[in-house]
This record gives sequence, C-alpha cells and structure tokens, in this order.
Amino acid sequence: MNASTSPTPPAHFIRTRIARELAQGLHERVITRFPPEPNGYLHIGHAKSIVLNFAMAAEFGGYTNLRFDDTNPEREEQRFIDSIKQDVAWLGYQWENECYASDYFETLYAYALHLIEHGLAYIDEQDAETIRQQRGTLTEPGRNSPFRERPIEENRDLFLRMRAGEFTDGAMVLRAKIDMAAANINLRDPVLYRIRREHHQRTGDDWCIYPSYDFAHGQSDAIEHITHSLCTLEFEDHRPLYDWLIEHLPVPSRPVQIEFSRLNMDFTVMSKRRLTRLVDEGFVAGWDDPRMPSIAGLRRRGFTPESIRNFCTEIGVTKSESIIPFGVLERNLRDDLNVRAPRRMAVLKPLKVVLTNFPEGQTEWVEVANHPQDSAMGTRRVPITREIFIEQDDFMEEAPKKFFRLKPGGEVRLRNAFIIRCDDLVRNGDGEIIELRCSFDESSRSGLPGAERKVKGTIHWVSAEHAVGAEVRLYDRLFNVPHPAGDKELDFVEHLNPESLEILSDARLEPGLEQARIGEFFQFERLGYFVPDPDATPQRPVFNRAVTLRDTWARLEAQMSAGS
RNA sequence: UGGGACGUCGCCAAGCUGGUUAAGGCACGGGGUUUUGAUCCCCGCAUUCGCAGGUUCGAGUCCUGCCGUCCCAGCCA
Repeated sequence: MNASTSPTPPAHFIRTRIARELAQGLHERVITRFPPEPNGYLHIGHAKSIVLNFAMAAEFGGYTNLRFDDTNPEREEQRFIDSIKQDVAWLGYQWENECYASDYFETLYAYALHLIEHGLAYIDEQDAETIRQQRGTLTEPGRNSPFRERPIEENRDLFLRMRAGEFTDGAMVLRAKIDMAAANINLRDPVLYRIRREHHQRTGDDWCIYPSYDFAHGQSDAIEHITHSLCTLEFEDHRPLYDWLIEHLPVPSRPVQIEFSRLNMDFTVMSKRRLTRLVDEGFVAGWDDPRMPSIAGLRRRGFTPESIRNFCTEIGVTKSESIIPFGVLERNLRDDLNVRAPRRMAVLKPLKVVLTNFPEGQTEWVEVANHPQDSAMGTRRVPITREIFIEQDDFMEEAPKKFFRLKPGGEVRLRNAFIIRCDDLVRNGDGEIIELRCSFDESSRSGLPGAERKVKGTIHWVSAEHAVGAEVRLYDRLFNVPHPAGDKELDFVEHLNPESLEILSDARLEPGLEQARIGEFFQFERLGYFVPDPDATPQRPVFNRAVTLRDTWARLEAQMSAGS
C-alpha cells in the first residue's frame, strides 16, 4: 500500500475489533481481499470497500489480495477484469496477489467431494422450480427433497459424472445437507454446484459445473489465508452458512466475515444493474461518462484518487444504512484541488469588452501567480490587449445593489490587471448587448501604488487576440430527485435530469491551456476545477468541469429570489 | 406474522467493560482577512441519545416492552 489518507483515521467498529484481536494475539497480521465479480465497472461504492480493505491490511501489517469472484461465466467478461485492475491501481492501491476464484475450481471440487463423503451434501435431481417450492417461505419451513437421503456412494458417483458432463444443464445440483426447517433460509440445503455449459473466460471449457457464491467465497478466503472477509450487510444472513462450510471442510485457515453498510449517495444510483442499464440503453455515453458514479466516470470528470480516498475515510464505516449527499464527495475534490491546482483564467460564455484607452495593436504581459497561497507554484505571463472577453454573467445592465460585478457606469477590477469602468454598451439589431466599451485606470495596475484602490468586484478575463477557443462541458446531477431508485411507481430512468450535461462550444481559454494533458487539473478562477477530456484534439481543446467553486453569491441570489 | 440487522444534532459519526459539562467532520449562522463573492482564520451550533417503563447513588451505555427502517424465499454475487 502507499495511498495516504487523513492523518488520524476515525475509529470504526472493524478497526476497533481487529485491533483488539491483534492485542489478544489472535492474528499476527491482517490479510484482506477485495473480491469484485467481473461483470461490470467499479463505482464509488466499491471504492469504499477498497479503501477499507487496503487500509485495514496496511494498518495491521498485512496485505490485500485482488480476487475476482468469477464463478458465473454467464455474465463475466475479460474487459471488466481489465477495467477493475485499472481502477484499483488508479485509486492508488497495490494488491499483493491477483487471484481468481476460478483458480481454486479443482480444490473447491475436492471440498465438495469431502462434504459428500461425510454425508453433508447430496445430489438433487429436481428442477429449480420444485426446489424453490420446497424451500418454504419466510414464515413456513421447507420440506426435505426426496433425494436428500441418497447414499453417499451414489452422490459421489453422480457428482463425478456431473463434472464429466454426463448430464444436461439444470438436470441436477449439489446441495449442502443442513436443515430445511432452519429459520435462516440460507441454511435450507443451499445449492453448492450447478451444471452450466458456459465458456469461462479463464478456464475455457474445462468445467461444465460451477460453484455457487456461497461455496466459492469463504473457501477462497480460507485458501488465501484471508483473516477478515469484509463484505456488505446483505451477506449478514449468509454468515452462518459461511461458518458452517469453513467448519466442515479441511480448509487451511479460518477466516471470519464482517459486514458493514454499503455506500449510498443521493441524486444517483449505485447498483451495478442500474448503472449497466444506463450504459446499455444509451442514457449516458458509457461507463466512463463523467456523470456516472463509476470510478472511470469520476476519473474522467476530474476527480482525483486522493479526493475519493479522503471521502471514503471521512464517511466512516458502520452497520447503519446511510445516504451521503453527493456534495460531500465534491467538497473533498475541492479541498484537494484547492491546494494543488494551478490557477488559470478562462471565459466560458464570452462577452467582448473594448478598452477604449488601451493602445490599439499593443500587447502587454502581466505577471500572474499560479496560486494565491502557494508561491512555490510560480508565476506565468498572461497577455492583455485592447479587446478582451469577460464572462457574460459578470455584467448586468440592471443590477441589484449587491451585485459587485460590472454594470453600466460601474467599476470592477480585472483580476491581475487593473480597474475598468463601463462607459458604453453596444447592441445588435435585436437589442442584445454584444460589446462593452470600457476605460481602464492606468494607475490601478497590479504592482502600482494605485492598485491599493478598492473596488467591490474582481472578474476574470482573457485577451481576445490570444484566447484559445475550446469546448467546455458542464455537468449537473444525473437525476433530479434525491432517491431515483427509491420510487415504487416510476422506473428510475424516468428521473434522469435532462440538463445533466451542458456543452459550451465557444469558451475562450488563457493561452497555454491548449497544451494541457490528461491527468492535469486547473482551477479556472472564479469558476471551478477543470480537466482536459480525452475527446480533445490538438485543434480543439475540450475541458470538463469537475466541480464548481463554493458559490456563496449563487446561494444568496437563490435566497433573494425565493424570498421576494 | 419467521430469521438477521439498524435507529446519537439537517447529513455523516465517536461514545470500550454504566460515572464530571454527549467527541469530531460536513452543513448552517455570525465576524475577520482577501485583486478568485474562492481559500484561510475566529465564534456559535443536541439539558439530549427512536419511544415508554425498569434496575442503579448514577444509563446514550444494563433489563423489559413497543415503534420505525433495511435485508433474506436465484441452480446471481
């Protein structure tokens, strides 16, 4: 491990428990695993699990395996394995071993035989529907299968032949012989092996029988000497089965399962099934669409591994269900980038301004700090000319009293330059303002004594002649309700926010930004944090807004309009 | 109605075997600094721990009962 997080990680029940166990000498070190099924991309919810697993192992002197739970070839694909590895590595974690449940198929098969030989498993020839009916309900016990008392030798023979491919898919299954009357339905003779003629991405056609999750997971943990098998709450009911199998099998170690609550966030969906639908049905551009809560999407959007790790640490680990506001993740990004991102100026929606007393054809270069609080980040030179662009939002013809930006007859400071006064407006045939004519105060240049003069507002700008045209993509929440998946009546896609993506095709960037590479990030002053998008070409820069700056003014504005 | 789990400030979340005034973060409110209405810095922010009883000198922490929420009846994971 390597990824550093907060200095003092908050206490949580798993950390506390492990620390106590170590103190008691129950383990020498902690070995964990992150066990994704390769049937989709990783999302922010997985990040919580990844951070937890790697943190526990790292803090207690062990390591973490990356293990693919590939027991169902029907839905698993190599491309998902590749993306998962990329995402875990990008988050900043290095796994000790790359493992696959499928690597243990032979051992698992031997374990199954062991169960059979000890009279603890049997071959059931009933179909799925019959087994389901016999299982009983939440309130009624199940009934024994007519095959439950099949002699050991016969079970053995049938299982051997199952593997040999003598039977058709679904013809029979191997079931654990536990208790059909158990209150816990997982203990009502759960299926351990099923026949499935499906090509496996790793074992090819070697097998036509595949172990179920319950049979594969705990035993894989034991084989890898995992000390703590951390999983989410929905597996709590499986723990008795997990323990039963470990207890009755000649496994090399005895792992324990500990459950914690999964991550939920508002205004998004987190289940792999729903995310897959968004991709497959074209509601988003792909798994790496910047609006997706997938790791790939967040990465493309501009989130940093640090911000995601800090977020996962900050939200804590408990057994209580919670819904974290999406804004918490965004704030973690701001906190990270505020310190590290070089500042630049960019105008998203340009409004032309002519500085009437600025010499025509002249270019002045102003020295600008790359970071207002961190002089180590150096300075750069930015050109200013007679014609510049400012943000359309930074001018109002009829402005409210608290509007500190430019208005007719008003003054404002051009960031890093000088104070200007708006003298005139130029309109087009439709009466729209298409240009401002301003004069600047020579004595108020940055660095001169007159720069001390205070004006209410400071706005950013870019030299018209030098500006780089670019496309800028702004993102808003993917859904317009807090809990899109929680609607009983409406399909969650009905809650998709039609305005989640806004493309600005006429943005003007400070020169130099066209050189930006994937992986770099910037604060466009007063606007937010932006990163180059892979869609960019040498001729056409494309930037994504990862997150806005905190905007107290927008909040006030909203309050004012709501109050009036 | 069976089993498993959870319920501490608007959102997260500490709180071990019961013992002074119920951590911390975020959000929020107020003030200060500021050529980003950003950042940063101060200050404020639960007589109360789902509810009701009980045990105790003393309970968020123990007991009883109730209420609410989530998960489980795939040959998915």
